[in-house]
Amino acid sequence: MRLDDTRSLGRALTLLRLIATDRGKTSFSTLTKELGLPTSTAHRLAAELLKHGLISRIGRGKYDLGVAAMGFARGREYNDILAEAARPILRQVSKETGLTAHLGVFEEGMVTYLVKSNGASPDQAHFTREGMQLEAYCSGVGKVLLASLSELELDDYLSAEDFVSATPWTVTNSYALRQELTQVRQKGMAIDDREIAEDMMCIAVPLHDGSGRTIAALSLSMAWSDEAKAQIPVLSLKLTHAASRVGRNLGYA
Amino acid sequence: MRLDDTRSLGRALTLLRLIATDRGKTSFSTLTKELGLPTSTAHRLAAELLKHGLISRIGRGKYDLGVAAMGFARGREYNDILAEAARPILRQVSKETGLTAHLGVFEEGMVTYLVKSNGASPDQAHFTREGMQLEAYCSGVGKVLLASLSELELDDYLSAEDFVSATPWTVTNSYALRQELTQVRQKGMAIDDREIAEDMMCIAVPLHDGSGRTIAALSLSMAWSDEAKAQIPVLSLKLTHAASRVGRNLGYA
DNA sequence: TTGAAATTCTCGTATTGTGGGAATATGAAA
DNA sequence: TTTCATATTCCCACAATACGAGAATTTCAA
Repeated sequence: MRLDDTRSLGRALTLLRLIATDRGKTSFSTLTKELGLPTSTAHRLAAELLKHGLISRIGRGKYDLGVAAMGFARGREYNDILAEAARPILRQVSKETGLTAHLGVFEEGMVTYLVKSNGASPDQAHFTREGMQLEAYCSGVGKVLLASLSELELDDYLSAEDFVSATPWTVTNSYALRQELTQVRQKGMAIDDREIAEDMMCIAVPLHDGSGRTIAALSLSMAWSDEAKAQIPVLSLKLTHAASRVGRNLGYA
Repeated sequence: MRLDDTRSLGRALTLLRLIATDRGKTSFSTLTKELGLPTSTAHRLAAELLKHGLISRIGRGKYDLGVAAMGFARGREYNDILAEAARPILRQVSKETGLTAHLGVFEEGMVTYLVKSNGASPDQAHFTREGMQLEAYCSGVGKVLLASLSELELDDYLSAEDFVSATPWTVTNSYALRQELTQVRQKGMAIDDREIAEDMMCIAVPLHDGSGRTIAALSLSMAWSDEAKAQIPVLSLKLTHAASRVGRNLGYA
């Protein structure tokens, strides 16, 4: 895209973000000064945002989010948007690989699965459902999400959690888990090797937002076998690629 | 404002509204055809909206609201925006007239007062508080809001309500109330003449959105007296003016 | 593989957004 | 009330920017 093909629009949207984030604490003139927007330009753009209800005046030199913006969001969840943006891509990956794909987010110490796209074989991850919550420590998605927590958050999680074994391979030792999460962070992916079910494995990668924060994780589940293990490099590449496509669907460069 | 000073921005925001309203049901190409937007222009604008997270791709030729837009709205209420946009103007009116000003909305058969701006004398409407809910049938604000209901909604309200008298002047007869609401609709204002407290009166006017729907009502309360009654024309003019200023703060032409 | 639809690209053009500066309006404080 | 600092609007010449037809390319389902 030619860089300055959308200058006025781009500047207006940046202004909108600033106003919406600031919540009317900072004066308009200060905000625009930070942006380096000339006064008359800033007012012209603000007038249009106002006209469309995206911002509202809450006092002299003060703006806040507008009623139209509130109305747009009414009755919808952040998670639904995320799920719908990811769904077509997961579908494609699961079709292409024949494996079952998931997208999950971290909520109150558990993994919530937002999207499940079934692969060819019906016995892969048969126990998961969209909307379901599962323990984080024993799944690929969970480990990717745990790996994105701050030290503080992770301490909280580890001390609150009661680790039970799903299989002989489940990691229930908090020290070992910490070690593994370090690995996950380094490699940018996690593997669940029979930790949740004796005959299953999965790989998972993070979905980053524009600033690099992990906002969700994608995974591919398959029956455990030596051949499957051999596929890990190529599958993880595919999955990483899928994650970046989801990111693109959400507008993250 | 020169009309085409914000063409690209204006068109992009219209597109955003369409997408957010449609919720991904209609394809992008159909949407833009309706708008009369040329393909390449539409894609250019959409790309920028996407980049800022205001829309997200949920499939081939399908867009929905974006995660940034959801984030903006997070943790805030429509009513709060309305209240903050109205507050400075109510403050000014109450200062100018010395009377107490209110802004209220209709919620589940009751009036919710979102803003109260005290006048000079402390005994006006001393019983109201921000956030308080009161019966609709006996206040000026309530009557304005009732007058904006459809026949059907009004039938519901009247049959569900149990009318009790606050004062000898309270209208508790459903037929008489209907009559009065017709008057309110015609005059574009309502008067509460000692119907809620024996020594008080108030006048109220509607706040319209861009399409003429009543979204709230503004009122001025005062001690009952013949002189006060004489002030009604001038006060109602002031109040109407205030309402239109609030509307302007919200972006309604 | 094919085909229809979506998406991106290219580029010459004039429309449209720009922004400095002046003029005016606004609101708080004195 | 008057004062004053700020916010807001207005003006307008200029060229940067957005435009959009059309072609090229990609995507996806059948």
